[in-house]
Amino acid sequence: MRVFARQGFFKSAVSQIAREAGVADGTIYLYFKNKEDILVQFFTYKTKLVFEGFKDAVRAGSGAEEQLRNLIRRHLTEFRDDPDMARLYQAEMRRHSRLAEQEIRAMSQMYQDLVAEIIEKGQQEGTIRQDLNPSLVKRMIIGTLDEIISTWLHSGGGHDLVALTDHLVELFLQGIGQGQPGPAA
Amino acid sequence: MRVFARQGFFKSAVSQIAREAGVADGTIYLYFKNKEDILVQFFTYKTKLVFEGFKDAVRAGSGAEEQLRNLIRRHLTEFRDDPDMARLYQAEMRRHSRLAEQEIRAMSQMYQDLVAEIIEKGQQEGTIRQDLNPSLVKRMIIGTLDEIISTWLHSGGGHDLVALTDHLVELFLQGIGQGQPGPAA
Amino acid sequence: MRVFARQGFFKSAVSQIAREAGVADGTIYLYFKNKEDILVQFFTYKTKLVFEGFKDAVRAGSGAEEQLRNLIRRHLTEFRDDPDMARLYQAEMRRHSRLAEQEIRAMSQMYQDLVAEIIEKGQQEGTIRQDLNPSLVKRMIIGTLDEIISTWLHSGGGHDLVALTDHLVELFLQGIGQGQPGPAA
Amino acid sequence: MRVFARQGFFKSAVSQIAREAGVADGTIYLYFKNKEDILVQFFTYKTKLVFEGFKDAVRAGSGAEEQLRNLIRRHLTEFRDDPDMARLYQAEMRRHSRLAEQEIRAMSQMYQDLVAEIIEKGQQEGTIRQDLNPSLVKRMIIGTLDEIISTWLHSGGGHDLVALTDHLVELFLQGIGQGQPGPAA
DNA sequence: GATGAATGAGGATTCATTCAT
DNA sequence: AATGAATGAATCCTCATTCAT
Repeated sequence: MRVFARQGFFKSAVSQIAREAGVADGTIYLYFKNKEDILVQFFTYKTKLVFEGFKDAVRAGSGAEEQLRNLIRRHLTEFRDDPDMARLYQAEMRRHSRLAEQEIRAMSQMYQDLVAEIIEKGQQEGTIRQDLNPSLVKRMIIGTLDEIISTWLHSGGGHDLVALTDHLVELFLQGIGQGQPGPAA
Repeated sequence: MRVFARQGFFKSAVSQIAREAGVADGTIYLYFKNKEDILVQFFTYKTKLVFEGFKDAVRAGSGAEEQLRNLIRRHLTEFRDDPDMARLYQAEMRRHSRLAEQEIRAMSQMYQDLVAEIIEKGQQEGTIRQDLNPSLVKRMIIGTLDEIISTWLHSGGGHDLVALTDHLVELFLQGIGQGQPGPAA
Repeated sequence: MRVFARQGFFKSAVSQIAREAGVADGTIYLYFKNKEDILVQFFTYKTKLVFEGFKDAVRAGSGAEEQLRNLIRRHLTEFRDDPDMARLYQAEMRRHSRLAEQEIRAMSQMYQDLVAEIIEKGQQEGTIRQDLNPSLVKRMIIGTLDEIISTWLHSGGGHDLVALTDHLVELFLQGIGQGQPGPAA
Repeated sequence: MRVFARQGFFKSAVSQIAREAGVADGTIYLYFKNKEDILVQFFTYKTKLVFEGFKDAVRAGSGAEEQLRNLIRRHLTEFRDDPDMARLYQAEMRRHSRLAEQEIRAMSQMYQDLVAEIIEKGQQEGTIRQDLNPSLVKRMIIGTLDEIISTWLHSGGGHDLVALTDHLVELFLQGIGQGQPGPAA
């Protein structure tokens, strides 16, 4: 992963990966079908781990807002603590959609379920609006976080990623408008 | 671009591009320094065009909300009408950051300037909150749109991308919270 | 020639030569059959010139020793004054023997005739030994001069090439032996 | 080497070399950095071998004349027995001076040292003149031999190269002059 | 006669993958 | 199970040469 993350999938040689792993080139093929499979297996494995964490974080919150905050904090923390993975998700995930398609769909669905869970809870509490499209909200959250992580990676990891959590929660909840909530245009 | 968009940069052979363009392989190299330069020149050229359109769209709006709506509609329209470009932006832009770095920065800055312009106007009108970080708002908007376009591309362009405009404007302005506007979190 | 001399035949592009000559690429082919022909025509032309000079130099000498000295001085002068030609002769002549074969044979023969002329004269004068193989002597002279020019070129043209003339004449005439001339081993 | 010798460096394709060697194209690159490295490694390896032989030959002689004769005979024998190497030295050595520079210098120096050794010995014996420039003598010997080998190669290896040894030794020792030895010119 | 854009064959090099050990 | 030498298909790029203008 280190190799893929730093050089990109296509510029990485299998022999580099083998060297980094301390095994012979041929050994790779005892555990992976081919080069692409290395990436796919990683995504399958890592995604599961990460999402368990996301779920735990959400479940650990009592109110919708706290859940959202937990999810976002966890999301940012996870990527901050593993920049190689961050880079892989940003750069390689989209390209290898053909092969990793199933993984992506599953992951996307999991995220959406989490968001739906939060929204539902918030609607029950009365803290979240009724007229929301969970899928759209999910895409807003995930897209925003992705973009923020991307910027952070490009900046060389300068600022504190996790510190943005509260600003983001606030932005998502309140929006940018100064107006009375209610029926919009 | 068609070739790059459908196969990805690394899986595309220069001779494929030449064939698609109806010229000989060598002819490519009369106009492009190397394979990567084809992509870079395209980004340079296309980005300029697209951003002129974005600017016009924003300037055509009278109020901040209308401007935001115009920007988003234009953004979605542009990518819907040129799915090849959309795919390229989604899949290749991030990876070739080294070479296209300047372009990306310039583009990112332009977008941010547009958003800042809208925010400022809205703040003067009293329709946009005062306490906003323009860079964060920009990342939210661009990230959300990117994710939405990504989903749309992956779905095979099924639903109407541009029809999401109003929902997005509403979501950005109002947020997902059901609360009294004002200092939150 | 400048281009060939500095980069070598195979690393020189026809378009470079055209640029240096201030004409279009295609124009080259109005005057030369192909790339190799540029070299061949040059050798044909230049060799003739140079050998006329060699002949003149030899004829201008009255005794055999003076003739030899004149030949060598002229030879070294010619190459010192045109290092590009020198480099071409050293580096490209041997390789293109197939095509330039005729030229090389002619040139070699001319040189041999000059040397034979000198030897004959010296033998008549009694200053040159009788039992000499003119072809061998020619190869000694031309080989030595070539090697000396080669060394000079490699050294960056540091020392004065022509100043070696007298030492060489002396070396050729006297040999390195300290002995009584006559029947050797 | 066979391939390089027969076609020249630039006209030789790596795949030809691989075929001749009975391996796949890629295998070449497990042992050589690139095409040029094939030549350089050969020179490095072969030159060492050959010069060991030269040294042995010189050391095997007791008097200066015998040493000179041994050196020349060995030199001619070596090249006669390996015409491919001979062709390579004649045609490619000079051109690849950039890369093989170090080798050439080292070789040139070794040859010069050998010649200096012979001269010194002869001067002690009284068989070699005192006023000699070893570097010039070296260039005469090596240049003459090169030229003789060149002629031999061009003639298709017709006559017996090694048979020239005695004539050459005699020529070098006595010179072409019919005069009293001593200070000339 | 001169041009130079276009051509496309050719060749060096890389690297994922295999398989005998 | 592990190795790593060998493979050879794949591909970018160069450049001599042509020919319509």
